[in-house]
Amino acid sequence: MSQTVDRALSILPLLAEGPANLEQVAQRLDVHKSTALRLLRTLHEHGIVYRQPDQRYRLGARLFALAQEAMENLDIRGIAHPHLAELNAACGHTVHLAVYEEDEVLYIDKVESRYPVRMYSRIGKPVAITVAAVAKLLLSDLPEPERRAVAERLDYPRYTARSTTDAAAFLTELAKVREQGWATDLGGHEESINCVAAPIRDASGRVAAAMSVSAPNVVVSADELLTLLPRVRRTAEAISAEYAGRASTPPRTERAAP
Amino acid sequence: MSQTVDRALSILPLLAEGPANLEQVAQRLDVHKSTALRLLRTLHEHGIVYRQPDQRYRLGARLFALAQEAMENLDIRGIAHPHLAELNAACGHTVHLAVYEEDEVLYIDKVESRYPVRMYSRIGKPVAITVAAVAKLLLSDLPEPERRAVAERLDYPRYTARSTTDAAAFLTELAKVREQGWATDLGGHEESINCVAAPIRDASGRVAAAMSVSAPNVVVSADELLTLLPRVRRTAEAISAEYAGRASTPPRTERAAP
DNA sequence: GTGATCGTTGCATATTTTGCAATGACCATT
DNA sequence: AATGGTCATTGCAAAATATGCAACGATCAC
Repeated sequence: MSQTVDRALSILPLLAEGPANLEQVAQRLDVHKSTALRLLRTLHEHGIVYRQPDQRYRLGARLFALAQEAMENLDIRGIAHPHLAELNAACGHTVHLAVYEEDEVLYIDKVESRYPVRMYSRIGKPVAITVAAVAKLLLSDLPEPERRAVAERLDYPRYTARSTTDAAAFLTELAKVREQGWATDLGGHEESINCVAAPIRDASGRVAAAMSVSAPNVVVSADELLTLLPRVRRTAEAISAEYAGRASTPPRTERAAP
Repeated sequence: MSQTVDRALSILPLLAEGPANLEQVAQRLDVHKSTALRLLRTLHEHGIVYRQPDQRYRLGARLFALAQEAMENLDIRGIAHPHLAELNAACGHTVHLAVYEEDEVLYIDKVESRYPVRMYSRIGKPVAITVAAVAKLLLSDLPEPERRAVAERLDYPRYTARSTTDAAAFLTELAKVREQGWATDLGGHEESINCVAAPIRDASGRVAAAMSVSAPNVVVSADELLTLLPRVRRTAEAISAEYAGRASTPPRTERAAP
C-alpha cells in the first residue's frame, strides 16, 4: 500500500539472514543506492537497524526490545503466567503458553523444567504447527472453512515416524481434539518428547491461547504424563475464567480528551 | 529522513505498549486516520503488525521471528555457543553472552543453570547496564571520549545497596575492569546474585562481546564463584581465538553477478 | 602514489503520499 | 425496530515527498 514503507520493511528479512552492506541491500531491493541509503538511515534512527563497525548493517537492538516488550504486554500472558508458574512448581516440567496468528503458532511464555534434561524451545519461535499439541488446539477452533484452508496451506515435515503426514490426517486429528477439548503430542516432533495441552478460552468460548506441559521420555513416560491432564485442564480453566472476566468485551479504550 | 517510513516505524513502540485501534494510532502519530490506516496495512502485509479479532492492532509474529532469526545468525553467537554450553556443562551455572550497541547491552545467548534456583533474564532483553559484569567489560573498551559520554548519558538506578551510584563511580569501575581484563557483579543488580565475566575480542583486540557466569548466593558463595574465573577467562579466550580467525577482516562479501 | 570500491550529497522531476469528506459497517441504547 | 454514535474504509485532487542521477569524497589495496 505504501511503496516507501514496503521497501523499508523488505530490508528486515534480508538483514535477518545476516549483515549486508549498502550495495547488497540496494540490489536486492532493486532500487538506487541512494534510495537504499535513506531507507537504512531511517531504520537506523529508530534503532531497528544497527551499523556495525565495518559499516555493514544488521538488525538492531530495538527490534529485539520491541519484540520482548510486545510479548510481555500481551494480555493473556500477564494473566496466565502465575498459573503456569504454579503448575510448574507442582509438576516440575516445562510449561508453555502459545497463541495462533496467521498460519503460525508461537510460544509467548515458558516456564522451564526443573529437570536437567529439557526440551528445546524458545519464546517467540514458531512451533511445529502440524504436530505440536498447542497448535492442534488453536487450529481446531478455527471456523471450519478457514481451518481447512490453513490445513491445505501447511507443509507437513516428517520430524519423526509419528508426525502428521498430510492435511487430511491433520484435519481428522483436529476434529478429535476439538471434540475432546484437549490435545497431546506423543513423539510427533521429537521422538523422545511428549506433551499434554489444554485450551484457554475467552468469554465467548473461542480458544484464545493454549498451554502445555512437556517432558522427555527419560523423565516420565507418556502414560505418566497423561495423568497430569486433569491438572493441566484445571489450570487452563482457571486462566480462562480470569481472562474472560477481564477481557471479555474488547476493552473499551478511553479516548483522549480533545 | 523518510517521513513515511519514519511514521510507520513510530507505530511500533506505540503498539509494543499494548494493542491499539486505528484512531489511537492516528492521534499519537498526529496524522489523519486514513494515513494511519495505510501505514498499518503495509505493516500488516509484512506481518509486523497483527490485527486482532477485535480489530485492534498489535505487534505481529513476524517481528518475533525476525528478532530470533537475526540473533541466531549473529556471527559471534554461532561461534560462542558450543563453548558456552561446554562451560555450563562443567559448572552447571547460567552462562550469558552479551553485546553492546548504542547505549544498550543485550543478551544474545544464554545457557540455563542446572540448579532449580535461577537468575531471571531473557535473550534480547537489555541488561542493567550500570551494574552487569558483561556491561562493564563492553563499555570499558569504548574509546575514552565515547566511554565518558555514554557514562554521563546513563541512568543509575539503585537496584541494591551495591549498585553503581553515578557516572564518576562507574568510570572508575570501568577503568579497573579495563585494567584487569575481567569483571564481576556482586549483588549489584539483585542482592543475592553474583556474576563473573570475561571479554571476547576480535582480531584487532577490541572487545566484541562478553560472557558471564551467574549464580545465586544460595547455590554458591561469591568466593566460590570467583574460583571459576580462570575457567571463564579460558573459555572467552578460546572463543576470541576462533572469532578472530574467522571474522578478523570484515568478511569480503561476494557481489552478486550482474 | 594510484586506482578501485563503496558510501554520501544536492538537485530537478514526477511519483507517491496525504488529508478531506462521504460512505459503510457495527454496536448500544431507547 | 429504529436511531444515534463510533470507528473503519474509499476515491480523489493537491502537494509534499521520495526518487534517480551524476558528481564528489573517503578508504583501502596494490
